Amino acid sequence: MKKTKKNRLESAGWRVGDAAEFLDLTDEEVAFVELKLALADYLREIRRQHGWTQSQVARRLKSSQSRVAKMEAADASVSLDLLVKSLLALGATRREVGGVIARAA
Amino acid sequence: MKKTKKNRLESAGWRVGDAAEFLDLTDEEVAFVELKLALADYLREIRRQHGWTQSQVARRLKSSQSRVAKMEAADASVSLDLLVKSLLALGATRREVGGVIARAA
DNA sequence: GACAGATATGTCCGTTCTGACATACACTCC
DNA sequence: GGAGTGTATGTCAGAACGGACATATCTGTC
Repeated sequence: MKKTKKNRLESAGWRVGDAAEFLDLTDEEVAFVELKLALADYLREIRRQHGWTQSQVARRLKSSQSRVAKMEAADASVSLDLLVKSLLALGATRREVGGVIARAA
Repeated sequence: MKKTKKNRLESAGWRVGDAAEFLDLTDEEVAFVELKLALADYLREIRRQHGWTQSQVARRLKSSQSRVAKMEAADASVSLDLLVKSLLALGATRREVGGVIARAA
C-alpha cells in the first residue's frame, strides 16, 4: 500500500525544484508537497497570463503581496485551502484545478 | 469573470446535499464547498470499499473518529489540507484526487 | 551605480483548524 | 428494552494559518 521513500528516491532521479526528496518525508507527504507546488505554479501562470503583478493579485484576493509570493512559492505557511480558493477566485474552474492536480508530476 | 449567485441558482435546479445555495455565498465559495463535498464523499467511498469503520480510519490517520466523521460530512472545521492528506494517506493517488475534483458536480 | 518597480523573506498577532474527549443518536441482536 | 457497535455533534486547548508590515533581494532603466 505504500512504497518506501527509499524506493521512490532510487527510481525518481533528479527533478528540479524538488527539495522534498532530501528531507525526512513519507510518500504521502511528498505527494502532497508536489501537489501544492503544481497549484502554486499554476497560480503564477494565471497571474502572468493576465500580466498582473503580485500586488494586483493580492488586491483581487483581498490579501497581501507577501502572501501571494508565498503562495507561488508553495511556502509551508500556505494551505491548500488558500491556494485553491485563490485559484477559483482568479477564475480557474474546478475542472482546471482538478486537472492540474491530476497531471502534477 | 463571475456570474452572479442568482444566475447560478436559476440555472442549477435542485441537487441533493447542496445547502450552500441558500446561504450568502459567492460563486467561488460555492465551488469550493462543492469541491470539499466531492472529496468528502470520496473519502467515505474509499473507507467503505475497504470495509473500515471510522475509528479504524482514524487510527490509520492518527486522528480521531469524530474528525473522520466531520471529514466525511465536509464539516466547516475540516480543511482541504486535511481531506487531501487523508485521501493520499489512505492510498488514493494524486490522479484520483484530481479526477474527483475535476469531475465534481 | 542609483533609482524604481517587482518579488522574496522574516516576524507578529488574531483567527482558524485539529485531535481528543464526552456525549448523543441509530441500528442490530438477543 | 438493554447491550454492543458504529456514526454524528459539541466543546476545548494547543497548533497552524493568514493578513499585514518591515525589510531584503532581484531586475531592469537611466
